[in-house]
Amino acid sequence: MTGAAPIRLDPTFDNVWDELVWRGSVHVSTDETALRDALAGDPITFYCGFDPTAPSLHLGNLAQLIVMRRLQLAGHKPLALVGGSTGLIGDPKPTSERQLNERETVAEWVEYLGGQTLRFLSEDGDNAVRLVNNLDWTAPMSTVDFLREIGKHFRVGTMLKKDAVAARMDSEDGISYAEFSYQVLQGLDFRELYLRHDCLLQLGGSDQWGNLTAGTELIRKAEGVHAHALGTPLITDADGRKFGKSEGNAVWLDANLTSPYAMYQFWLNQDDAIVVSLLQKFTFLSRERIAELERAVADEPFRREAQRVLAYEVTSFVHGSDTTDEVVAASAALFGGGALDALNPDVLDQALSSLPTVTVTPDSSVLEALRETKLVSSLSEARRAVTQGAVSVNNERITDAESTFEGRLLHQRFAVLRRGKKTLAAVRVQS
RNA sequence: GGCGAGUUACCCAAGCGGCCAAAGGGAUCUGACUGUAAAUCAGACUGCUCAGCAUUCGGGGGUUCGAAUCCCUCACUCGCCA
Repeated sequence: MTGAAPIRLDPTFDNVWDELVWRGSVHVSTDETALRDALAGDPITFYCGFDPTAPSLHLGNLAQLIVMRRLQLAGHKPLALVGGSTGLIGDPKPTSERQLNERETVAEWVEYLGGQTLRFLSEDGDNAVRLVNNLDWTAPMSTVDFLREIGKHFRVGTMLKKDAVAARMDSEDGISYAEFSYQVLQGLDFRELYLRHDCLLQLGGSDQWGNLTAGTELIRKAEGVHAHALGTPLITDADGRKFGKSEGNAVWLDANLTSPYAMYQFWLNQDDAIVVSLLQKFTFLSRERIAELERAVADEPFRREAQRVLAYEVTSFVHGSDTTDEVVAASAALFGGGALDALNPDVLDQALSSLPTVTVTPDSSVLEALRETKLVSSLSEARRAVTQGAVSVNNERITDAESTFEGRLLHQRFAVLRRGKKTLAAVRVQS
C-alpha cells in the first residue's frame, strides 16, 4: 500500500450532486432539481450540525463529514455546527426519553467535537470551514422572543406528525415538552445561519429529516426563501442493522476511544455484501477504481482486497496515512499466522504500539491484564472467556484462569494478549 | 383534579409468596466451519476471593420462616374523564 487516494471529486461526474447520488449518499432531499441546480451554480453556504451527546464523533457522523467534504471540494462553503444548546435538550430518540447531561459536560464535549470536525474539512481558501455553536444565539434569546418569533411559525399538528415525535407518542415513554421542542430549536438554527451566513442547505441523517424540514419551513414562512435539505441514508450492515451508532458498538473517531488499529480492523471485517457501497460512501476513490474492486470481490473474495482498501482509505482519512501504515504493519505482524517469537523485537514493539497496552510484572495474572486492557469488562467475564477457550497469550491458548505471564514473555518484555480471533492487546513488562 | 394501567437484566418481554440470578426472543461475545466474510450449529451473557458466595426485578419502608411476586409510600410513564 502506498498512501491513501487523493481527496478529490471524481472528474467523470458533471456535478457534485450526481456524484453524491451515485455514491448512495442521498436518501431524501427537498426539490431535487432545484437543489441540483443550486449545487451546480455559484458556491452556496451549507451546514451540518453535530450534537454533543458523547466526547467524540462516531462513524455515523463521519458519513456526513465526508459529504460535507465533497461539497467543499465542489467549491461550496461549509459551516460545521456544534450543538451547544441542542445538546442540552436532546433530540428525541424513537423509543425513549434521553437522560440530560450536565451543562459542564456538554460544554466540554462541544469543545472536543468542534476540534474534531475541523480535522475532516479544509481550513484553507475562501471556502474554508467555519465553526459555529448554536448556544451563541439560543442562550441570549428570551422565552417570549422565542415563542413570538419562532414558535408562532410552528403548527402543533405538523410537529406531532414528524416521525420522531409520532414514534414517541406511541411509545410507553411518551415525550417531554423539551424533546418535543427540539425540532423548533433546530429550525431556529437553520434560520439563524441563513440570516447570518446566507446558508441555504442543511445536511443530516435521514432520521433527522423532520428536523431538517423544520428549518426549511421556518425559513420559507419567516423569510419567504426556499432553502434546501439533504438527508443521507442511515448506514447499516448487511443485516440492515445500523452500525457505528450509539447502540453499544460505537466506533469513535477519537483515537483514544477507538484505537486506529481497532478502526482499521472494523473496516477490514466488513461483509462482502456491503463493502462496495461502503467504498462509495466512505472513500474518495474514483468510480473506475471502485468498479475494479467490485470485480475483485466477485472473482477473488478470499483475497479481501476491497476490504483492505476500504480499511486503508477510511483509517487514513480519520487518522492519517502514517498511523495507518503502522496499523497495517501491525496487523500483518500480529495476524500473519507466523510465530511471534520469530519477529524482530523492534518490529514487534512497533506493532504493539497501536494496541491498547497494559504494563505488568511477570507474575501478574492474565485475567487482570484482560480487564485492564478492556479486552473484557470484568474479571468474571475474563474468567468466562478463558473457560470458553477464547484467550491466548502469544497465540497460545490459555486454559487455566490462574495463569500469569511467567514464562510466556517474548524477549522477556512483550506479550500479545488476544480474546477471540481479532481482539488484541499489548502486554509490556515494567522495565 | 378524578379514575384506571404500568415501571423486570443492553432492548423487547414472561413471571404474580418458596422449585427465580429470574422463561422466551433480539442484540452482543465465544467455540466449530471459513476468506480476520456470510450462513449454519453449539455455548455464554450481574459481580466476586467462582463447582461456592454476594447483590439484583423504579426508590424507600413494611408483612412473612421466606417477596420480582402481598401491603404502605414516593417518583416517573401511559390512557380515559374533568
